[in-house]
Amino acid sequence: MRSDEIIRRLRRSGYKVTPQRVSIIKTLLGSREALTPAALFQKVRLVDPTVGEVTVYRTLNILSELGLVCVVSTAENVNGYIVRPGGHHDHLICSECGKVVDFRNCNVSELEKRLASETGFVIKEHRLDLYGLCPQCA
Amino acid sequence: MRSDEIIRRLRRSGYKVTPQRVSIIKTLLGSREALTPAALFQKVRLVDPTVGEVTVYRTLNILSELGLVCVVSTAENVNGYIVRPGGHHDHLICSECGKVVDFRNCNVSELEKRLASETGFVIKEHRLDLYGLCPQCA
DNA sequence: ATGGTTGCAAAGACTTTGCAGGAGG
DNA sequence: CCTCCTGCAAAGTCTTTGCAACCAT
Repeated sequence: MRSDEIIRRLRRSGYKVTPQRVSIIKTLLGSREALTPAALFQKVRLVDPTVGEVTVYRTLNILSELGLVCVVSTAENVNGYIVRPGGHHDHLICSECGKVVDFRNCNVSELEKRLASETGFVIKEHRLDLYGLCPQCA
Repeated sequence: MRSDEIIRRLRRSGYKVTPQRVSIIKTLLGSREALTPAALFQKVRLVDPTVGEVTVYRTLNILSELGLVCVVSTAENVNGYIVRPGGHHDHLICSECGKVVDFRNCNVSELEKRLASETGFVIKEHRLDLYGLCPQCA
């Protein structure tokens, strides 16, 4: 998802488009990994020092309510936020150096079908993270 | 995973097996959904009123450190805990109510092989989260 | 103009830590 | 027995809320 799409959705839902919100959205989009509110605040602050931590929280809550962002659990039992992926969101992550490679063609549609019939869930999207060692670290 | 396995792992790691810890572990195992620390505390308390909330937190931290339990994000942006399924870490998550179902047989080993040869990564584990609507919310 | 927004400070919620008494191995 | 564990209370974090000034529309 691109920042202008998110901004349009905001405006369409009756929220005002302030420079602080734009900075927060762009920073979130610019990060590959999930950001905690505190981490996002620090990153935003480098670009736009007018943004306060409270506004980060408030903006994340709005984006979350609109379904534009989703919440994941980070390693330290803290909630992290990422922009909700368009189709999917599949990563190959090196446990040693932290490098992240994106890939498509994850081919879990068959699995999705099977689980849908077993559990009754309507499956809309997914996220697959594979962990291992990259060629340099192996 | 069964409670006696978890208890054995605890003892083997040098932790003592107290009735409070046993109650907490059994309650966590008895719940199909992820429990927040507060929810787990309430459930445990019904079975064993000697368990304090602080002990719930401490036990969850130990289980998490040993990798016996994993953390998921619940609907209200609060961390929930579930016992980690055997090998991997696969979830089916309702975007509406936040319910989490874990499953096995995710069958990504073929994909892992293909990616390994394409990227040179040595793949060790993975995490697959599927998002959708549960039968109640659909 | 005007209603939503912002930063600040304070309050509220969640989680961890210090301590004295108690229990597991 | 000795060490780790427990509950309680207090401290420490994380997140939300009240308020006056401010800005997008």
